[in-house]
Amino acid sequence: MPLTIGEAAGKSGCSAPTIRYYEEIGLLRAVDRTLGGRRAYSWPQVYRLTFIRRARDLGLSVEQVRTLLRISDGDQADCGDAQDLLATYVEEVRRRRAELESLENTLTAMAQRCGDTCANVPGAACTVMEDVLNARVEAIPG
Amino acid sequence: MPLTIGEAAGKSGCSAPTIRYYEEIGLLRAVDRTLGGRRAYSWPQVYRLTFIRRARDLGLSVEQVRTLLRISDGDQADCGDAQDLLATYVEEVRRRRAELESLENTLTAMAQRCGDTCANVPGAACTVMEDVLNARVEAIPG
DNA sequence: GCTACTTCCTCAAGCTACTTGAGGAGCAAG
DNA sequence: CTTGCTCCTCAAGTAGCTTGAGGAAGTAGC
Repeated sequence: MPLTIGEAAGKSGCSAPTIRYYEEIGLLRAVDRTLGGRRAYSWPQVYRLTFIRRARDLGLSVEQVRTLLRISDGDQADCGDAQDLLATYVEEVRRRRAELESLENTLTAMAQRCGDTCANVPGAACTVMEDVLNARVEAIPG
Repeated sequence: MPLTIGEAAGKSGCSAPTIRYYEEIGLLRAVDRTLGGRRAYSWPQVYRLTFIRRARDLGLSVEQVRTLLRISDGDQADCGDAQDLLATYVEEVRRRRAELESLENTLTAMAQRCGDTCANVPGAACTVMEDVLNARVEAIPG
């Protein structure tokens, strides 16, 4: 009852090429093949793919996911390491969210000023151009 | 008094290779060269680079910046278009921020549960692994 | 057994927005 | 004239996949 790559894709939420890619970069060990050379997936492998998908959707990098998988695989690491990784990542998310918040305010103010003072003037005279040129913002990472 | 690419980089906040790249993709027209073949920048070109840098730091895509520049260059477009672009982008930012907010909550809850119930258990038994596998989240774009 | 159709295979290139590196030349100071 | 810095071009690398080409395997119907 092994699953084809298409079925594994359907169950896990990863696309078939993505699954092959994960195999290539070593997130998933090379799976068994049928006589004809097609990949055959077991359920635990599908769960692993699902885990990867969810963790990626949470925004974790492939390398962070790799670390979590190593921890989960029991290679000399324990729970504390998973918690540390998560804590670091929460900090990252908090910082990015704060940046987006300030960005939203900046942008809203720009749009406001344009709405208040521009009346379909030629683009070059629009306050947006001026405001962007004078904007002082941190680059938004990722 | 033209500026070298290094000086233009210093003033605009773009790196020299990035400036060459912007020229290559057409955000900046090919600039004059010295007899020796080196790029020579005028101040308006440096302002343009600064505009690009700021807009990129605001998180606008290169294509969005290109659009703004076209508007600013006065090619048949006016202020309303700049405002529309901004409005669309503000929506995008708002959505991403909301996603990050919900993500932060999810992650915090995961870390909390691990801290409450795991005591340096082997990785595979850690609640984080379980929680990630069961997480239902939207992929965080960008 | 044959045909049609779908799914799969591998390998290569493309995407965004740059950065990094190789190998060589211009240019100013001592 | 040599040292050392900046600059030049061209190519490849980064993340995390997606898309496409060209061909083979598997399955359903006749």
